[in-house]
Amino acid sequence: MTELDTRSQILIAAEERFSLYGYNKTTMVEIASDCNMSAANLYRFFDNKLDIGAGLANQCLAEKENELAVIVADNLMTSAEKLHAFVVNILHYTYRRFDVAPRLSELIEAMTIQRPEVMKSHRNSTIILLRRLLEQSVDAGEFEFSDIDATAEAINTAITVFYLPAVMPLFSLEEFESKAKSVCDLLVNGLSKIKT
Amino acid sequence: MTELDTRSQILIAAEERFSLYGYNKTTMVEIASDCNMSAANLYRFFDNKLDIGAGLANQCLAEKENELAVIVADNLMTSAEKLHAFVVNILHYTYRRFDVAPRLSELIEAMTIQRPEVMKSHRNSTIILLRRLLEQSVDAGEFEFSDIDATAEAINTAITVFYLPAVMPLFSLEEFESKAKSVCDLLVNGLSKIKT
DNA sequence: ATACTGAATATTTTGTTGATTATTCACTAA
DNA sequence: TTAGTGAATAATCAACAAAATATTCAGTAT
Repeated sequence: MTELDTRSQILIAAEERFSLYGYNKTTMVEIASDCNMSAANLYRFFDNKLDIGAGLANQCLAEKENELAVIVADNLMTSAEKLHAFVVNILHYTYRRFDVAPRLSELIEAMTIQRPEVMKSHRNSTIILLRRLLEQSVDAGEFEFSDIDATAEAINTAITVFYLPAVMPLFSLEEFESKAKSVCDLLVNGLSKIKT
Repeated sequence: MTELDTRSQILIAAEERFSLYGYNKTTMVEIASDCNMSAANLYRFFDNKLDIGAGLANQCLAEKENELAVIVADNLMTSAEKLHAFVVNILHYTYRRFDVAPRLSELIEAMTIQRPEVMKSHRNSTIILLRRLLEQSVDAGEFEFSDIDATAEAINTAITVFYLPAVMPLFSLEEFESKAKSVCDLLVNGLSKIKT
């Protein structure tokens, strides 16, 4: 078995455990024995448990980014609709994580605290996607703005609430959806060439 | 001494203790002895320690609301400037709480978790202030929008990041100030009659 | 060398117990 | 009746030991 295979075998075992029992309750010995190896051997492929978690988190977040990329790439929606779909997608992901999938949430939480770069990089990817959405909106003659990077950043900042699981208990999903709608409307109003 | 006097005497003692040693480290016996009474007697005026905290938190948050009200009432700034000052004020308050005044922060944190109504009510007051700001902007012929309540809500949602101490460690104050600026610009753009 | 292990060590978590603190209550003083 | 208390009880916290777990390392097999 090649080194790469072993790495991904470990990641697969870890994913199974993490999503079933959570990051904290999963031990290195368990992951190792799922792979029919000793715990010590895991350290030949990953520096530590946190790195296994980071590998997995990157995978999860990449999937999320892909969903967002699909929305951005869509060519039936208007830019306004895309932005709204974008925000709602983020909201639903966050809500689900706090509500129905708290196990995987534990992993993200551990990363937020102990591997902030993982989240930073996801944040960056998201901003790049927003930037692409903005580019396309200009091409389509729908939005206009002066500084595309500042604008993408600002949109991301304005929708940060929808990223935060900690805020989810404060309102129902319906309430959040309505908030997402009205924030998007406000943003779109500021971005649109023609005011509605 | 009237009942009201005793109540406020207790609150004053509690404020002193809470801001010096924090909510958790302050005991009922300490507050009581500062007031030259027994701990048991505190319970004739407050149902429990949390209620003393809530009384104080309400006071703190009311002060913050007053600062915001001053900004809204100002008649030298444009509406755009007011909105920006409003957001920056919130940001600075939040940043200070996490950075230099963690003692009082402890109280707010306890309230957020154990007395969410206190924070909800502050949120409401803030939205009412935003609503007033919007009203005035219409009178001044600066902003226009369809639904004032939805708009006030949406603005509040878009600036929620700046309320959250938990997010503060992620960026420097300067970075947050720049974010506040660009979010405000974006919002103002959407609200203004004349696009900039 | 490469892939791996068992056993040793270091770090974290868990569990327990005593001490502190919040809260209640039966009672006293004016 | 109103303002208050001390003592009892209940809930929470802190400290420390024990157990579990992560990580390292010296060594084995191929």
